[in-house]
Amino acid sequence: MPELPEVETVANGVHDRIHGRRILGVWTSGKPQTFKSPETEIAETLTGARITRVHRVGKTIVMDVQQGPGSRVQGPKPKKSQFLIHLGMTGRLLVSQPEVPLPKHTHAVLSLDDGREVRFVDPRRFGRLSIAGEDYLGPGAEPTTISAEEFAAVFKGRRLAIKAALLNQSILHGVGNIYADESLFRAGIRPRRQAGRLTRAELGRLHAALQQVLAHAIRLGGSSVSDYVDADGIRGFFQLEHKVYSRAGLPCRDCGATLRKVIVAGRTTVYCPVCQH
DNA sequence: CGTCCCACCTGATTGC
DNA sequence: TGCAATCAGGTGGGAC
Repeated sequence: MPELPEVETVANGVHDRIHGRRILGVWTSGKPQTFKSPETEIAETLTGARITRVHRVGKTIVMDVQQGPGSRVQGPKPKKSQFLIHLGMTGRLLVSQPEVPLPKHTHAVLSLDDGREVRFVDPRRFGRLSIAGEDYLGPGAEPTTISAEEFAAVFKGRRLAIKAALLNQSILHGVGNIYADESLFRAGIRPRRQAGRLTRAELGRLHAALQQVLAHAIRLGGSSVSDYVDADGIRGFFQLEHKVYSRAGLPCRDCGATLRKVIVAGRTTVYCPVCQH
């Protein structure tokens, strides 16, 4: 569930539920690859800290915390840190009452001062948890706010396929397989076209299409916040009308032609041979 | 450096 | 019904 709109929805939903709370205790699973920072550092940084904000940078959820009285990390002035949560393919960040049984594949639990728990659950373990000392900005540009001029500039001279460029987080951060395919369809551009050879007009269409599809998806995701945080998953999000994603072999919703499936950048890619050039 | 490819995991679905 | 093969919304490290 982890592209920009889903991550933003999760981050906003979790922020609304837990900002201002203090973390009393931290448990971690010990599965080494889940933790990019040592588990001891995560526990020491978070235990006793207050959660000031939860937001999104690219596909990463960023939890701002501030150590104060009662935290293990003490200093002359309150120390700010960030807990970074990358959901990978199957990661979920849940806010639960402690009596709700721990789901299988739970890798971290933060116990809050109101009794609730923040739980990180990730069956496939592609997700990653870490601590950042300073403001984490991540690689790549933010697609929801980038200007058309900057957007065109980041693809200049790039010889890789435009689909691969959209997926590359060090160019733009937050775009994944669904929104790459959906924005290319809406812009009428084939996924294998070389990024650096797109015309300025095509890049203008892609910029507009990507920002529209992300904004649309964020709106839909936002409407299902209470469902997925309390229960299990993001039910309702898939109501988004995908034009091509997961529709290979089906008729194009715009022209009726059979949608084609190819592999680009190692990922399943679907496009309309008539609408996209 | 830019680009490509595959390993990293579990679980749901498809196909024989 | 059972079991193996295939596929999945992501990334980072090594090869070229």
